[in-house]
Amino acid sequence: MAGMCIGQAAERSGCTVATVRHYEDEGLLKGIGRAPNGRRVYGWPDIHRLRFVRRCRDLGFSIDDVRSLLGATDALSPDCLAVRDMAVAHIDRLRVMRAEIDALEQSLSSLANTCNEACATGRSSVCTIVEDLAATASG
Amino acid sequence: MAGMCIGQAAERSGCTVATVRHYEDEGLLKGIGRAPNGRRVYGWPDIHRLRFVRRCRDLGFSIDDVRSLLGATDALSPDCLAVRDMAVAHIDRLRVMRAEIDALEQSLSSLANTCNEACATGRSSVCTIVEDLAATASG
DNA sequence: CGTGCATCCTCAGGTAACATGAGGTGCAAG
DNA sequence: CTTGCACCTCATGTTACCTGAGGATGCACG
Repeated sequence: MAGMCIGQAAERSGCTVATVRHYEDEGLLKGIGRAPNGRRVYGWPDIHRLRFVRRCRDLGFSIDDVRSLLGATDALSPDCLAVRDMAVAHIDRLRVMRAEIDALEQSLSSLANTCNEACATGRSSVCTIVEDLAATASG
Repeated sequence: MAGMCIGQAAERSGCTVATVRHYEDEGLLKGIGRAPNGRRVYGWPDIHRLRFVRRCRDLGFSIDDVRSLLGATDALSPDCLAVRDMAVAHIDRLRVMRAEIDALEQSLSSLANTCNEACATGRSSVCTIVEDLAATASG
């Protein structure tokens, strides 16, 4: 039960085998044992940690972020406030990203509309989509 | 007027000097001349093309996308319909991204709320933010 | 016992879109 | 003549892995 190979660890943590090795290289996993044959051996705490990393990555945190988060959780009494602050900071980043995406969609939609109106059926010499794309956005 | 150095080309197109060279390496610029001293020489058509590339990149198209778009615009009669199709396809990608971002924000917000409720002032043994982060998302 | 396939190991290099730095040239101003 | 900036090429760094080479091991089957 407490001696899984990397394949099982990967499956149970939702990572690929390469990713599990990568996280170890990055120092996110500590004290991964080796069997006499040289193969890595994982226990349930390692799986848990892998899941934590995987989940944080899925939530958009960078490896460096995860390192900090692990630092907070590795402390004797995990500093949930620090974790919350990182989460809040990350929410702000997400909001900025969404604003940018919304703006892009606006631009692209109006570009597409240009074409739809000008040349819904076949090409039209009136369509300015290509010129519009070449126009500078802001400066 | 029709013989700019790379610095001017960069400034007038909204790229950095390194980026201008990069786009040339990528084959997005054609027929950039050289002065006798070996320096690149740009004309207004080049500037226009650089702006086009820069704008497309800002809109989220990949270099490969831009290559296709340039193909469409380089044609004797630019195929605006092809350009529109790429724009529409890209809008779909943006929608997927936004949905993911919204989901992330949801998750992170509820994580943060967990902590705000449990330990608004100081750390609380009730707060589960760290455990919540470790919980697997889907599988 | 041998064969064959899956899994594991360690490097090394690739991906996207540039940024950065080393080491060297060209050219104008003081 | 020297300072200093803009330019040149080439190499490497960035992020978070993926892919492949080349080789060892483990397990099942006949």
